[in-house]
Amino acid sequence: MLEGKFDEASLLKKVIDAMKDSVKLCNFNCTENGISVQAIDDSRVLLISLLIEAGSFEDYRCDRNIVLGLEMESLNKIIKNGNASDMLTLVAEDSPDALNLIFEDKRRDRIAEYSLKLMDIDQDFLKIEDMKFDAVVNMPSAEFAKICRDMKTLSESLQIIITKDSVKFNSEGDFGSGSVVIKSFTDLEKTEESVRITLEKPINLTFGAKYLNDIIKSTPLASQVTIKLCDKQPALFEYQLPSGYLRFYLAPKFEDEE
Amino acid sequence: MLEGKFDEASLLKKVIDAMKDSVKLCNFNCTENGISVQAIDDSRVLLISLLIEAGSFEDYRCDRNIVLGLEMESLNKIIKNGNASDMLTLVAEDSPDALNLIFEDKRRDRIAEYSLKLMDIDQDFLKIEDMKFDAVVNMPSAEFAKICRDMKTLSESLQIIITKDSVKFNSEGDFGSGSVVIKSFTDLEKTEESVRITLEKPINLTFGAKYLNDIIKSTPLASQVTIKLCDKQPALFEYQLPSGYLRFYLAPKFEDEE
DNA sequence: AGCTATAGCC
DNA sequence: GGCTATAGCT
Repeated sequence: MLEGKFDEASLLKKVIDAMKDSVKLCNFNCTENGISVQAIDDSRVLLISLLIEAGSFEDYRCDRNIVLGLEMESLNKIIKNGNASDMLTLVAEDSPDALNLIFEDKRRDRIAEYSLKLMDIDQDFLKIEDMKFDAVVNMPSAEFAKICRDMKTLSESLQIIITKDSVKFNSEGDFGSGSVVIKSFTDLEKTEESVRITLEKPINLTFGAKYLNDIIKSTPLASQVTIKLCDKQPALFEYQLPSGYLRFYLAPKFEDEE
Repeated sequence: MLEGKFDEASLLKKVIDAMKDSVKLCNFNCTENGISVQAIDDSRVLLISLLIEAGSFEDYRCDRNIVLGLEMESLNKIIKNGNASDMLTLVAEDSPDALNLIFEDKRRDRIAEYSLKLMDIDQDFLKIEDMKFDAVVNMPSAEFAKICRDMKTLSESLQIIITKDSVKFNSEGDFGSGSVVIKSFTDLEKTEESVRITLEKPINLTFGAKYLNDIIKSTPLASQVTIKLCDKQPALFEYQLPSGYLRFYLAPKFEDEE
């Protein structure tokens, strides 16, 4: 049996918001350590890895491993009904045919209870190898989101060039081009505004703007995003949860398709 | 001659907003006591009863009974033009071919005057019997609206089950089901947040979500809604005006059509 | 009242 | 699939 209680429904709300535009159906794997998802987006380009550790919950127990096959759009409908500040409890039997979601108003006697039918989703469990990266950028997630949105107006590709102490986002379009350069920056009072660049080798990679646009749906989850890159390898975009993460792996475009 | 002056145009604005999606054309009956409407919505399911008593006006006079056949969409266009805080005067001759609407800014000399052509609408005056009800629920109108919207994402039917001190709104859909339970609750400081349940017999009725969605357009009119129910009878949903009301009568679905 | 999210339209 | 119009939320 799974029973996980979030102090605030908003955490799961943001997670689903971040994933629902990339993937329609996916398996949520529940174990004693928490809930995890590995999925490939519907266009088969973006790899998504979610981990909500038990520590993200107010209370959490899961006696046996359970796989919950969820339709993201239906789940989203239900989650939107709950108030963001409601307590949210997820409940599933050991061999469930439904996931129960219980929203409780903290102030008074109002309980909303939903049951979502589960799907049998044929989806291999993806093993994601630990990778080594040549460059790591930590920056404000909202700033990264704005850069991606801005550059997308110019071109379908976004080039990321990292040198010793700066990151350049570059976009070459038909009617013009644009670039944004940000430098390492430490704000001791507002650490969430800082930019940190850790570099072993310079990086020059190009990504599909469309997929970055999906990735930045995660912005409300965390004030910072961590971008890890390595030449000719998928880049990792990571948003930290209070206890866990939401990660996206995106392969760069190769020269002949840029 | 009719001459009715609202201190604020917003009252009529909200009334028209609440009705315009249900009924395209309707007769406004003006008498010395005020203005009233009895209409059936375009799908012939929902009965609408409006009463704006003379007391809702700053000044009101109506020497003879006048019927104003109004096209709601045109009226709405005109009313949207006026500022919500403007004073609004309705003027009509004894045998009018138009309704005049005069908006006056309170602070400065700005007068907007509109004339709306009347329609000859063939519509029987409906006599609505006083009914006896087994259960009466008073609750915040915004909360009722949210429940109706939320449940509508799951199913086309909404079941209302009332027991001694709680109301359960229940919805059974294809991909899942949901319910919201609220209990009697008195907030002495914010009385508009209170929930009051008066019960003679338990209630279990099902309504078409589509019509409830029309009814909740009235939410801005009043902080509370009163729902009166009786087995196998149309339910009454009432929003109080400062002096008068907007009421909707909706027949429950019967078992064979649920 | 302004902003954001959604639903219908092109 | 993107955009525009509408409606809900802060």
